[in-house]
Amino acid sequence: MTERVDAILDAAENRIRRAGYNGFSFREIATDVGIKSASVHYHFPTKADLAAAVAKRYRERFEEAVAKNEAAGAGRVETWKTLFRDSLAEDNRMCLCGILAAEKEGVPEVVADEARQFFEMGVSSIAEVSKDNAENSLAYGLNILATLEGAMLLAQSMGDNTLFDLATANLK
Amino acid sequence: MTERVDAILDAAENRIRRAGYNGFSFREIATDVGIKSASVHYHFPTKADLAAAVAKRYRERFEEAVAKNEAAGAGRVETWKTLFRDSLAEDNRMCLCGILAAEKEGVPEVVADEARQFFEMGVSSIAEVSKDNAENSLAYGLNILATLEGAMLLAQSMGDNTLFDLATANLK
DNA sequence: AATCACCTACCTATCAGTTGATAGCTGACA
DNA sequence: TGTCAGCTATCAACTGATAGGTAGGTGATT
Repeated sequence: MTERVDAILDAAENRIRRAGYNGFSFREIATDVGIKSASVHYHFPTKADLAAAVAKRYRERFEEAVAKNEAAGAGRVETWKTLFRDSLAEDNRMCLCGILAAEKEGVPEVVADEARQFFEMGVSSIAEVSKDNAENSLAYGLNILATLEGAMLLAQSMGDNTLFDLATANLK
Repeated sequence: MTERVDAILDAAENRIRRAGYNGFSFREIATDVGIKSASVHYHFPTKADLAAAVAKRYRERFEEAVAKNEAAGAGRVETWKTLFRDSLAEDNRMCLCGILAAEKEGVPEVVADEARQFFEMGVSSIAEVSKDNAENSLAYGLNILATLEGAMLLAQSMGDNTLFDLATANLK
């Protein structure tokens, strides 16, 4: 039952992470999955519904992955860095929410809001491990996450994933 | 002669910085400028031509602005930070090339290449003021530019431009 | 056991609107 | 007379979305 839905979400996530919200169509997703575009509409009535579902799943999976890596003994910042680097190395894929945030005014509000929630989760996840006061912790979380997002952007654009490591080498 | 061309480039830059390459059309640009879409094609035969010209002008203007601010006595990093913050404050506008880089696989190669050139210019501009060896200077330039780009992304997505200042407060 | 209503998960066919792009015309100006 | 900078009109392709059909399954009623 959910397996087709997952396949649709997988295809949509892949396409969005490559070309953004306005860079994919229902017909492309349908072709990827092996069904017709009307069937994609059956599971996700509108394009906004589909993209929002993709972003929501992305955020939830990320939270789980952070918890899992940390349970394995990695520090919080190292965990975030590793997760981003892995997805970059795996298939040159940027952070989904980074792309959605970049083209913010061109995506439905419900989608931009999911991206916003991802960043809020990320900033507070990283800020949490700072022993400083509230404002300095916030600044710390923002600084780390901003650097990671920007490093993915630069590495992708300049076509060299090792630049991600160089750009983030001093983070701790 | 060039005044209409400039108006077209202005409109295209504004639209791309809000919704990306796939988030604008010739008809929208034409409406913004007050002409017909066929007239936009007269000046820029294809969409790729137009977007590449926008990105090229953006890079050149940025280089000039950096030189000008520095002549006025500001440090290199402070200059880059100020230029990005100003464009964010002015009209919630992200870095043009940050957006084009994010949706890289969805834009024509000639456009992605202009974005790449912007980042190469930026990284070496910032790396230049480092007194360290080649690799460390590169890492320094990458780190600063990545943080600035990511800070714009976060501030825009979270709807609060002061977050840009918080995220970049420790850069020097 | 057989009929019935209902559901899920697809399908075909089609819609109006938008897209980038082209051909060919017009008027202004040198 | 050309060239420039617009224009009208049109194109095929693609877009998100909808209507309506169908095959197969579930579960209750008869």
